Amino acid sequence: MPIRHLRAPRAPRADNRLPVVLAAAARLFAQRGYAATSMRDIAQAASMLPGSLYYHFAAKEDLLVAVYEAGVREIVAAVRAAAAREREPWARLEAACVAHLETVLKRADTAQVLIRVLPEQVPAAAAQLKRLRAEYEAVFRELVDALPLAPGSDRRTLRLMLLGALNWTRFWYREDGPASPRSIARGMLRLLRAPQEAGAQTGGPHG
Amino acid sequence: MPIRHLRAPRAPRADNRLPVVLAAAARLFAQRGYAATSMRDIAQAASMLPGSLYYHFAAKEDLLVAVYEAGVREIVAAVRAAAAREREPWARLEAACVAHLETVLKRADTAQVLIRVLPEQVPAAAAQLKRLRAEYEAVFRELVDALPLAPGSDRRTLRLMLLGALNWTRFWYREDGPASPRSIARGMLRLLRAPQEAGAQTGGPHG
DNA sequence: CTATAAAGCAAACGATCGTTTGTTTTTCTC
DNA sequence: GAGAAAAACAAACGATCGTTTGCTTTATAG
Repeated sequence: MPIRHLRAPRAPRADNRLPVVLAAAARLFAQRGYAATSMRDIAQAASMLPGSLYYHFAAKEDLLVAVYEAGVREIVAAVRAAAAREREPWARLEAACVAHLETVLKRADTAQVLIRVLPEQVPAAAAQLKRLRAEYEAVFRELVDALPLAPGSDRRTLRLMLLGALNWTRFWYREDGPASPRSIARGMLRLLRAPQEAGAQTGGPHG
Repeated sequence: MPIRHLRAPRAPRADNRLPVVLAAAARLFAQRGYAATSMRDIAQAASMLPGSLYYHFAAKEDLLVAVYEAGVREIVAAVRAAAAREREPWARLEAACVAHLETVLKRADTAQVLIRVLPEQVPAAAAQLKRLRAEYEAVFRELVDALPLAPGSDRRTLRLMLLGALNWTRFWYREDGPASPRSIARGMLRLLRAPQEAGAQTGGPHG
């Protein structure tokens, strides 16, 4: 008979409020950022007391890491699914970019945290956050590596440039503006494929 | 005789330490960000007491705005000077991008604050910070508008994509890495001019 | 030389932060 | 239904934050 009676771990309870906590934290982190969101804010949004959060997470940073992990799962799933619907490499990359922007610019709190809160803003968790980000960017590495480019092309710069441009949209994108996440992603891809002959199709004559 | 004796404003003193304060704040804001830098940190770096800072600035945000203004002056001057050395529009844009990256990725604390601290991180000063950023981005608008592109080309997306990609380099650039700020900027410009025939010149066969 | 304003010192205030500790309630297991 | 573990409550602690207030030092103008 094994020593089973020394510890009796039990499954989480049905009324576990951890999902509520994660959702509340994701929304606040996405809207206000990490530093500007207090544990008291999160607790209130989850209808709990501040101290109760520490039953689920030992520290504020751990809560952020948990949200980050969920965000990576969410956006990886969305981007992979979008790319899988296409066959041609450029079309696959475009679909991935569209999915990326739509996930990140619209109301997807959890995934939004990935570009709202940057690793270096939380030194204590920076290593973990960077690892999670890299996990996501690996998807784009695959897609860019599959592009039919001339031998010796600078795929690394292409990937970094594209991801940078996509992530930066957060600072100028307007929901009520003329360009949708889809049209923005397509416009960028068009510039990368054939900049010179990029004709008028997206927006008006001026920008 | 005008009423001159009622107020006798005097010029700043020769031992004014405001430049020291600005330099200290710039370095700390650039390295740690806004929220992670306390007024006490800045005071200590400037060899002053915390309260003394409030003789120069009414609030922490005002200190940030002052650093931002200096940063805009600095990077605008650097980019304009670089572009002025070239004649051809694409060469001018490339020179500007090189200057941008070199200013921002190397040890130019003041200008670095522009991409380290983002407007929304400081809601109380967001409006002013955005205005200052726009002032700088207007330089790139001029340069992009001067490019010889096909009629109806999406210059707006080109500009936003380029600035986004440049600003995002801060998150993956390594001083000890193989790519210099100059080579990064040139690599990006090459991709935008003729992506398909972008041959091997920047880095090795893998990235 | 003297007054005056610039600049900084010294010391604290109130607020908020992340977190801890001890206790209580609630669900699940046997 | 009794015991145990999960989960949350209740209340605070210590630290740090931006900032204020009153006083002192010091360079400068007349």
